[in-house]
Amino acid sequence: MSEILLNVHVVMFSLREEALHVLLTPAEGRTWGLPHAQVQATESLEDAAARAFAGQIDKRQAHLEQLYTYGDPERDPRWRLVSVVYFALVPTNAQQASGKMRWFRVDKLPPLAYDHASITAYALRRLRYKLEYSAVGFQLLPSEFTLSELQHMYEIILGEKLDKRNFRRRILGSGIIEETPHQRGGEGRPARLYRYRPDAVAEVKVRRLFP
Amino acid sequence: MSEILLNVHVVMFSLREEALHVLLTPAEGRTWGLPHAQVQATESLEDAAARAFAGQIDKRQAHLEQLYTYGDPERDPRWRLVSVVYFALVPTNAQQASGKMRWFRVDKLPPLAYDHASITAYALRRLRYKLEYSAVGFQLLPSEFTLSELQHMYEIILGEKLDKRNFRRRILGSGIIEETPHQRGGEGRPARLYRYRPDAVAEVKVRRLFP
DNA sequence: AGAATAGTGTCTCTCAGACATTATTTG
DNA sequence: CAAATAATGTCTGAGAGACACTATTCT
Repeated sequence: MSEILLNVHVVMFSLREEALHVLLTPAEGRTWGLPHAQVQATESLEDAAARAFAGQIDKRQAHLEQLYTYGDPERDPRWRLVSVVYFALVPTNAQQASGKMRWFRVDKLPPLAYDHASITAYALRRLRYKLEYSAVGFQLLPSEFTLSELQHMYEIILGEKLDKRNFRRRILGSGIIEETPHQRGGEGRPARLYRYRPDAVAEVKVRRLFP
Repeated sequence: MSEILLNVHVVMFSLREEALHVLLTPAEGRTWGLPHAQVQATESLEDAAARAFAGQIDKRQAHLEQLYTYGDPERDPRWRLVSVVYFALVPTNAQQASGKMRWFRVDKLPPLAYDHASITAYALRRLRYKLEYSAVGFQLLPSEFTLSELQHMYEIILGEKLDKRNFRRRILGSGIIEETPHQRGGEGRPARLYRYRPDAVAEVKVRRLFP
């Protein structure tokens, strides 16, 4: 299809300074946009997505997942552009190189180019939704974390306070995390560190809606 | 991207003769494949998807939803083919033209070309999953239906028997359907007809898994 | 009247949600 | 010993799941 341009775009999320952030790159004029790459004939879509943020984030630390493909003929005034959009989560402590890209709080985004604002909004909606019924959230945390950190992560993304005792009862009862022998010290009583168990059934059964 | 071919494929489901069926079209050799179309520079992806089954099914009767984009360089030995795959549901009584395409029971599929078997399997998994937490199932039924027909649809797709009283209690309690003044006669006591209420909150809250 | 299908109510048990105090460490 | 954070248990109410009989129509 000589007249159709095929790109990938990436909506990358990370927790920084107690808030959810998105990685953006400078775009036309004073606007910002999602990191992107043109798909090469010999690479997979996922490899293209990894190229979009190469030099900024180590791809081995990123959890990548396909989000949606945008292909409306009106979305870019210059070309017929079809974009496969990926959704990425990186842990708080992920290594980061310097460059033109910057992290922005999702509640304080700069003006975004083209349809990137609606794509970002959709990705955020999906992140919140997936957080509730899958175990993706752990991709935003370092490999060992305290229960308070885990609860905090949920609270930031879902935007609501959770009850500490109920939270612990449910998260431990689900078997999705396990204790490590380590503790994290600091001010106050040290907290036990836990780790995520990828082998645990992440396909937990959700209560059905209708039948 | 002159070397990349952009297609759409459609996995279309319908209930026929008490079983879930998929629409297939003859492919290379003795195999069958998913209906497809090449994306034109001026049409939307969804329009291209509708073209894929034009002449067979009236597109106004089909519920179309984007499923996933497949773009592995190895998936077609002849070209670098990227396919945006749509998922379609049509009601049992949808008009159907004649042509080369045929309906096959999902549990008795013929040999499928390329990666179409895994795409179909994924679409089926998604259909079962979505059926449990959204209202898509109604797209497989005519606009008015009895509670027995509705329950039957769920049983066929989920592959398990459901309790009649619990089913009615929950489905009516959810407010997702409403009575019509009509009845359907036949053998035995006539049944009241219901209709789907698209305005009812289909975004019903699912019980959270973790937090 | 018999066959076929539609329609209806109760009990139990699990689990979500609300809620406050004690334990351990550091400065 | 004061400040800070971690860790822990109980009660109540809602709803999922199991279960069997009556009602209406047709032939």
